[in-house]
Amino acid sequence: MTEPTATAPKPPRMRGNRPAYTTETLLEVAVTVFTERGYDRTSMADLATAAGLSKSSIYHHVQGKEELLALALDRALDALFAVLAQPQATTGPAVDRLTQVVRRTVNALIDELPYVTLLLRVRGNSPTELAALTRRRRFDQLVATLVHDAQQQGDVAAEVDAATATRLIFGMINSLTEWYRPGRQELLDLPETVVRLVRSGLAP
Amino acid sequence: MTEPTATAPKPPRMRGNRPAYTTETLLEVAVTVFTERGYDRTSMADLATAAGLSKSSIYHHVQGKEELLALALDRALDALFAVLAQPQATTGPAVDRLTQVVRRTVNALIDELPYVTLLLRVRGNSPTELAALTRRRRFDQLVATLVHDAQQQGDVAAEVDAATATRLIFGMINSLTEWYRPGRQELLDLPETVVRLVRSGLAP
DNA sequence: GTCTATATGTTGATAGAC
DNA sequence: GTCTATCAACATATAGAC
Repeated sequence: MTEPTATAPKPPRMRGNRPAYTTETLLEVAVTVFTERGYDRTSMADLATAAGLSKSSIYHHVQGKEELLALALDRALDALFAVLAQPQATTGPAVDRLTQVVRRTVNALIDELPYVTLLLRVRGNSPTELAALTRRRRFDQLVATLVHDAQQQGDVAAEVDAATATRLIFGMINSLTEWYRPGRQELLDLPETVVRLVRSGLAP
Repeated sequence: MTEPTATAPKPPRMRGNRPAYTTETLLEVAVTVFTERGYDRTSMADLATAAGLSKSSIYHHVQGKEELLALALDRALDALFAVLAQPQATTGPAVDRLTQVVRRTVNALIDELPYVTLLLRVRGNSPTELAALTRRRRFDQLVATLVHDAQQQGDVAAEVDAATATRLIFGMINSLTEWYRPGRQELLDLPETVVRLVRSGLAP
């Protein structure tokens, strides 16, 4: 698209025949390291080592450490809002839509694990983190509305506070980032287990 | 006890008539700051400012920043294990014991909020943190046994994996540290709400 | 696009006076 | 028990050569 010629655009290659980094591929490395070591504990030197680059080369792709964080948090939040935007989340009884949202959120969390993990560890210590928390709160509010609607329709216990139940349910879902590791729990059908616990708890 | 005389032992007072710090009172300040700013982001200068002390005075009470963390984590874990040690957790049908453990864990978490919050944010980045995580895992395992027993007795759905259900339930409970603030949700009877969700989910 | 070298600030911790 | 003064180590970020 950018080249009107017939030849395929050759990505530039560095020493050792390694393709040069793009912001996207660098982000992938950064998020992994951030999630493993924690954002605060990760120095630009750590990132450089993990990427096989020098510190200053990283500054060619991003303005600084915090921009990498911002990019990662946006990606996680985009994945969450995509769950609410899907057709199944907008039609039918509220309790069914809620079930779909729970199921798909678990899947989104598994698909974008390192990004969402990072998002859930953010505590609002910078404008970047505060913006992410605000956007995340908006997501929670939309789901709380769903719980509330399901209550009005008699499909969810009227005894519980909708906002509290939403927080507890997402506490449950989000805890996946604490213990889920790809290739370990695949046999358990986690989305269905979570849906079951949300809808009927441990009851036989 | 330490003084056989009739005069009450006078705690030493510093300028401004402030009582001198003990390790315990200093810990209280430290944990609050750790929880607010995050352990990593908190510098000894931050602690000193919050305590109204100089940096080096803190080193009179503890060996360093990490010892404050270790003391705080031990306190949180002691509170959790106290829940399992109580009589109601050792007799009767497993499902009833589990319910008691859930209820009391929520209460312990509320009572020792800053300490438990700190514990739940620890990721194992130092020997101190690793030791805390190991002890915490032991707690989880004991509860998982309870879930498993309740399953055997037919009081918990056999379809769910006991270890997974335990993780999800504690994910729910532990999420309290993310949003519970004293003096805000007291009217909701959180322990009962959590017990209800654990036992029967959102079902009416 | 990547490098080496370096500027500039902050960190956890210590020494020694009062 | 608390202070002031000081340190080496490490942090983020920049400058300029290739």
